[in-house]
Amino acid sequence: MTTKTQKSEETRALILSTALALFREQGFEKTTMREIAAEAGVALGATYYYFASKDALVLAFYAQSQMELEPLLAEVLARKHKNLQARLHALITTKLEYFRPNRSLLSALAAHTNPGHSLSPFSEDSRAIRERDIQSFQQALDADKVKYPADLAPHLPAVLWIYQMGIILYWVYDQSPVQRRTFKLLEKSLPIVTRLIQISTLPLMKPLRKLTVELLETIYGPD
Amino acid sequence: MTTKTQKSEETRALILSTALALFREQGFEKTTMREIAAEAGVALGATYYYFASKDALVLAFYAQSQMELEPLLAEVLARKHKNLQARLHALITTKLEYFRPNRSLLSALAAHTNPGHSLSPFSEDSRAIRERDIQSFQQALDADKVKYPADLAPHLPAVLWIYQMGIILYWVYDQSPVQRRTFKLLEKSLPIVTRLIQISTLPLMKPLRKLTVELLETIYGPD
DNA sequence: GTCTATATGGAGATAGAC
DNA sequence: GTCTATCTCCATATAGAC
Repeated sequence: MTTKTQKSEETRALILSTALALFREQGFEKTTMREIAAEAGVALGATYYYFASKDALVLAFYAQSQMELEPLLAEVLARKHKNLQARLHALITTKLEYFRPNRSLLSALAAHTNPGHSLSPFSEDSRAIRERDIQSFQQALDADKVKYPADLAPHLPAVLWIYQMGIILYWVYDQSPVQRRTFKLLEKSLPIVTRLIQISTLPLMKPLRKLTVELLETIYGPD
Repeated sequence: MTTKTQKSEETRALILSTALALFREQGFEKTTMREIAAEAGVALGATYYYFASKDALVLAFYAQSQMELEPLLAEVLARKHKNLQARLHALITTKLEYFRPNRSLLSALAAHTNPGHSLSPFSEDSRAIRERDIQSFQQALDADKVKYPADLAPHLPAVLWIYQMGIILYWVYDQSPVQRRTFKLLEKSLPIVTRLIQISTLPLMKPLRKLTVELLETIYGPD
């Protein structure tokens, strides 16, 4: 790494951290690229030299968060947990705790459902992050002695990830004090999710499970 | 209605129809307020006099659509259908058919998850439209001789509405030819939805249903 | 390769004409 | 009340300095 590259790396980091600080203080929408540049002491163009757009700053934050979160989540999963429900609870609350200071910034991410928009959690640009995130659910499932039905099992990590995204979406816009409602929602919904997974193994549920697997293959499979 | 008010009404209608035509031709994002004004032969300010923002044009479209759709949906529901699944299928496909010419415009609506954003299907601004829309699901349920569990029944219209919103969201971004995937998704998911409602009446399912009702009350109930 | 100065074109706001 | 002309501020683009 030459001096030049290092200086560059520093400028980039400075711009990113300045931007994140401003986003935290004033929210994403209210913060302008001009402000970020001024606060970081560079010209507006410099900001665009390092980040192609305002959105790219959020994507950089998302990527950085995922990197920082992974060891945290691994550690949490390494602890003794009673069952899948407990592991999922730990996983999700750890994530919410981590994102709390930047909750408003997350709304810039959660706000986009369009898979064609780079900030969407379903976009091509965020694919790598998404796949790593889904892996953490794979781990939570793997820690179980229980065997899940062979047809359903491969889809479960993605299904749980979607469930998590729903919780995060609710949390982002939750106006109740310290987002109490979200945690209530989590307490109420998590048992349902794990219970549904449990009963999906019952012979009685075979037809419904088959339909569900077909549905999942329609969504995730090739055209 | 004075001449003045009538002239005003005409200008408003002209601006709205011009905007919708341009949105259809070029998409929402690519169309500028300046273009709309020029095409309609008025000054930019006139557009803002009638519509507070570009988003307001979409909201007006949404409101107009709901008004036009209601008699269509009532007619469709009045037909003989085998069961709930058939009625829901008719309801949703009718809606998709109606919106097809403006599919890209719908993405401007579906794109917002933020309940604080007026264009969000969950916003205060779209509440009236949403409530009328939910009513159509109430009707689809009421046409059934079957009795749904008393604790779950009051929530079913809103639940089905959310399901519909998921389908529409998928449809809006569906890149497959004539949105084939969405219809496949509908065929696969509708039986699951109705089957789940069916089995929710089983005594075996009582605990799970109770959890679900509590969850729904957390979401829709007061703080 | 890094970065500055300056330009472009758009959303929305507003003073005031009629 | 309706509408025009004009203004402000912003995201993003780019020519070219170093």
